[in-house]
Amino acid sequence: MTTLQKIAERAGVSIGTVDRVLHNRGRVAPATEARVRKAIDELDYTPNLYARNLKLGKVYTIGIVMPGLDQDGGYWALSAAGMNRALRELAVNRIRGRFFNYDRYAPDSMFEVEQDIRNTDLDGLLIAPVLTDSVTELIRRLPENTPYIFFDSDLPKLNPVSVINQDGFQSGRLAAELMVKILSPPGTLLVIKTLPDDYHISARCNGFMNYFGDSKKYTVEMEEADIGEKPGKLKPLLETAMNGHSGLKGIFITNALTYQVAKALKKLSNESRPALIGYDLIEDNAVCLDHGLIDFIISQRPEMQGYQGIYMMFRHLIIRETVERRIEIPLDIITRENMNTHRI
Amino acid sequence: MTTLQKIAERAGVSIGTVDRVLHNRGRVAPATEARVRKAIDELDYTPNLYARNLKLGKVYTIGIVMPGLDQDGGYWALSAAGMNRALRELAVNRIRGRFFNYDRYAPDSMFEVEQDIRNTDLDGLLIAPVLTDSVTELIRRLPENTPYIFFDSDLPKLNPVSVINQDGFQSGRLAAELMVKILSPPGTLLVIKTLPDDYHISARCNGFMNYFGDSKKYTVEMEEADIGEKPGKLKPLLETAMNGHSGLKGIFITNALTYQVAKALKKLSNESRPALIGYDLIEDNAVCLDHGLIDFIISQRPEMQGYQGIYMMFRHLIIRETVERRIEIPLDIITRENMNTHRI
DNA sequence: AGTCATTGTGTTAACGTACACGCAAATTAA
DNA sequence: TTAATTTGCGTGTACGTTAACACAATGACT
Repeated sequence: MTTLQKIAERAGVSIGTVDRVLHNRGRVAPATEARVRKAIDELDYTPNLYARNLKLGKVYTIGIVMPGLDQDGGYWALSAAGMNRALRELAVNRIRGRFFNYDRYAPDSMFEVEQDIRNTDLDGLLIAPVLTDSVTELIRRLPENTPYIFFDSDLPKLNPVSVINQDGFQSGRLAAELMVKILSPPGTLLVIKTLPDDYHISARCNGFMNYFGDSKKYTVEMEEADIGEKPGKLKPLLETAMNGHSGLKGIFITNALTYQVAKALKKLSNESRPALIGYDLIEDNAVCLDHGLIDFIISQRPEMQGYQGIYMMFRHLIIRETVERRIEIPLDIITRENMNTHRI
Repeated sequence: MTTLQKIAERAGVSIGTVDRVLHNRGRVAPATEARVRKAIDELDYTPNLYARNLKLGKVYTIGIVMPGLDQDGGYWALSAAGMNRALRELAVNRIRGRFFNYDRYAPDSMFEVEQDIRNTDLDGLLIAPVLTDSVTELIRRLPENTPYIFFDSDLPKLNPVSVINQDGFQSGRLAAELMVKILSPPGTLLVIKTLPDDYHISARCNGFMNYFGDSKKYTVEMEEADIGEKPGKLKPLLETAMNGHSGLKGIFITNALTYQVAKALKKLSNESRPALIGYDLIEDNAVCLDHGLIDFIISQRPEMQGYQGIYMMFRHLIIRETVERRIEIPLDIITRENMNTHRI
């Protein structure tokens, strides 16, 4: 084990000087500094994590910026659960978490969040940048060198320590593949592009369309729908779709509100009901899966995203490791028979 | 932050006495001990991990006991990859791993492993107890109080710190559900019960059969086959199956050697080829998935099992946390479109 | 009664790092 | 030339825990 003492001996100086070199605190003659750096390299020094943190005795606080836990059918509560689990495990390392929730359907709600963050002493931020513009602004006004990690989505123009998310395009392709596996042509497939539109949702639609390419086995149609705020709009859309096409075989819903479509189609017989594939294993979707109203749910392991996010920030702040720049979350396929093994 | 010093003050003793109480080292008068324990409770003491490990300066070695990394089509290499990732992350915590590989088709190979283990100073063991009897014997002869964690499978009669595995029965039900989703009755389904038989394999078969219950929509048949050692046996079995039944619609293979069945059926046309569902995303199975020769692979996240196993042992040994007694690994469904997101 | 072991308690020196402080020597300012 | 400042380097203490050690008081044997 290489220590400051050993480096000091090799360089013929005291450990105080080595320390000044390591922390770039100046007050070292150039020649001496060179000797010390050489010794550091040769001895392959890694600071002792335990000694450092014992000395520093600091409590680190991670700010968590994400939509309210009740939004999107409880989807965000799943991420939060993973974060809390990680925070419990890391309590011995003097890590704390502090939640700042915004309203993902009200960009203005970020003002208040920004005030709260400004009044708190945070060592790092874990952010779900769902409100693209507001979050970009928030980050721009952050104190210099505040590290931040994105989860759930990405803002490509910024420079986070790491990004944890899923390939939306590929998830669309996966949904298409599953449709093809359980149906037989010919027929019509409907994509419900949920609003408000964002990068994520578009990628899912594009992936689904891309899977079929030029194939004419199925007719694929796309409709936009604001399921979140006014579910009333959904009924006429579905009625038109059911009547308009002779054979509507399947519907792909591009966000967590899949269960609303399932409920709207509940009264149909099993034979005439189109196949349903959507996203995220929230409670309402789980119930529909169990009742056979939804065929597949694609999940992005929100619990694991939260857990990993906290752990990465820990490794970055305390261990001072170089963490992976990007974590790609696997595409999970959920059905009735495996859904319980995917819940916490 | 509660320290030994504060407890000592409150109990009116020195920190030496507090330390003796905390570590049950005796030499403390009963009345004093009671006072100290009271103070500890009242102040809600948590030892400072950094101070402890700085003082101890110990390097912990975890012994990893599992089949050779080339066995079962490279399945075990996936677990090992997860372990190595965890060991890299935990290097700053002075954790080391040491692999002991046995031949899962040769129980005698455990003799040598046991000798090696006896000659190594290990702080804990991470074990894949595939060879039921040999592993039981190994554990019985271990030094008293050596902690061990099982992964991949379980030995219900022993008392590990934790068990990381998957519900085999439920995975069988899942396979059945997927068959039903992609096929249409009537027809025959064949279960290939791979040898050597063990608890795991049986549970998978039972789950598959259980899903159909008394339903007569499909005819479900079961055949035993020693695919591992003599793949030659497979051909006649499949030929009999294909000829014997008018409509063989699907085959369920209960271990990682699914690709051998896929290759044997390669020459058949897409229409006449039965659906194939099997286990574990090893390289050969991935290739078959990609070529459309296998429909679904059920995976048990071997990489994550290895990663978690090392982390749990770390938390048990170094952090001295109470770890979860059982970790249930989710049932992952793998297809062509999501297989790459499930690889490391 | 005297020796010797046992019991109960306090004291202290590490572990490696961070950082304040002290103090010469060199440099600058007056 | 002298005082004041800056530069360069070493010393020392503290962080909280562990475990060896010291030492008195008690109890058990000759």
